[in-house]
Amino acid sequence: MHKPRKEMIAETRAKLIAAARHAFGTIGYAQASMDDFTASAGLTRGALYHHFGDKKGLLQAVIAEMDSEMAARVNEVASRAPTRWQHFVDECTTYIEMALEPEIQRIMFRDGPAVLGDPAQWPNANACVGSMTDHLTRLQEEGVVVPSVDPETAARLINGASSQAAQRIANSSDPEATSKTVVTAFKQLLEGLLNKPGPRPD
Amino acid sequence: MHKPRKEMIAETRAKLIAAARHAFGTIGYAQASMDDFTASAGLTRGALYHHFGDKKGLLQAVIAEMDSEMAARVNEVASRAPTRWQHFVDECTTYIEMALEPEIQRIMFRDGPAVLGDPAQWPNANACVGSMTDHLTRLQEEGVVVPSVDPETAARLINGASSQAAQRIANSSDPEATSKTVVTAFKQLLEGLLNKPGPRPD
DNA sequence: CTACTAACATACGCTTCGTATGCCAATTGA
DNA sequence: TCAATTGGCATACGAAGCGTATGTTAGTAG
Repeated sequence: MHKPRKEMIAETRAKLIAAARHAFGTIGYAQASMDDFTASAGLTRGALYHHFGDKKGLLQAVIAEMDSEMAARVNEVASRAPTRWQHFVDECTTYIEMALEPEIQRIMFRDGPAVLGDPAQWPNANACVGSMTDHLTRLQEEGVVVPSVDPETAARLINGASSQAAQRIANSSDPEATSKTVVTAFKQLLEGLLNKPGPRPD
Repeated sequence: MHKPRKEMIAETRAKLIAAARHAFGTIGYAQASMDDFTASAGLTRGALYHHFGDKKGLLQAVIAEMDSEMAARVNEVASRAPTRWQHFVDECTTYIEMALEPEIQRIMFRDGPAVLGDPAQWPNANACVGSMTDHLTRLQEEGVVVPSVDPETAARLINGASSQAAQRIANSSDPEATSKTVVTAFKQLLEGLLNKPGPRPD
């Protein structure tokens, strides 16, 4: 008795995604040979084209998987914070920490945008920004954040700053020290969103 | 009587860079066939490999050219501004405006990083950030900007936010309206750098 | 039990890149 | 002025890599 059909298929898809994710994350999308990484999964390009259409389709699947993982991690960490503003700040710093990982940096911030275009237009990959937008909206309603900014816009801008922050830390010769410097500057920028600069909630 | 040798060579290089810049900026680096765009310049890949080593080398040359152009434009616009802080803000908004152009967006912010890695590590392409860093340093000395942030770090973070800002505007269905929303949020973030939030110099 | 469908593999042609080689014009030195 | 040499650029060739078209096999439905 063999395994059920559905399971075999899901397993094949998962193996392809995992192999591609590893190849994309290490040598990069353009340098990753489909023949090579499908073979490393014990398959051929035939399976890839059947399930994902083409190389870009597989990249989309990889990105969707990584995005949901990232969103889960962000929500998990940020859920324990005293104030909502702190919650939001934790969300951002967690995002920066994740962006330090080479695989995420390469696939989500480098090759992904180059191959698929503006991340804001990706179908299943905006969970993190969505979460940040929600928190900013709440903070605005509570009067913590200035009412003049559009939450999603602010979330996107912060996202861009975060990715630069991560790159700066990742490429530093002294990541520990650089991390402190970068996070300090980053938090200072965030304070521009606060309504009253006097009593900060930290 | 022919033109001097040196001129012919410089012309060849310029034609290759121009053709590549157009191809990279429209269809993208990966899709740009070296045979095609060298032919459009009346040359072959032989000239390309002779002058630039490989496709990446040509991209580097294109980026160096664009970077110096961008720096010149930024300095030109920002040089007329009443206060130094305004000067800095103008620099940023000019940067965003430039980032709206598809060619700049594609080459400098998408394909460039994907092919050549972290822009902060590029040899001849940091003029804009350098200028912003200088102004932040001055502003800090004058007490306008909080002393706790590292100028170059702040400049990089703002750079990241700027690129996101431009993308958001560029991909909007109503660029005019989106532009206002985005610039508002962007300026708000910048105010996080100000020392005293009460008397703003605008 | 038969026929059909879906999951994959194999095979082929096309495009593209990089290198090796060749040619020609321009400079150099006498 | 005339070799000799250098350097700018084209041509030719081989090696990948991608996408498609075509099998082949194993489940599945009637």
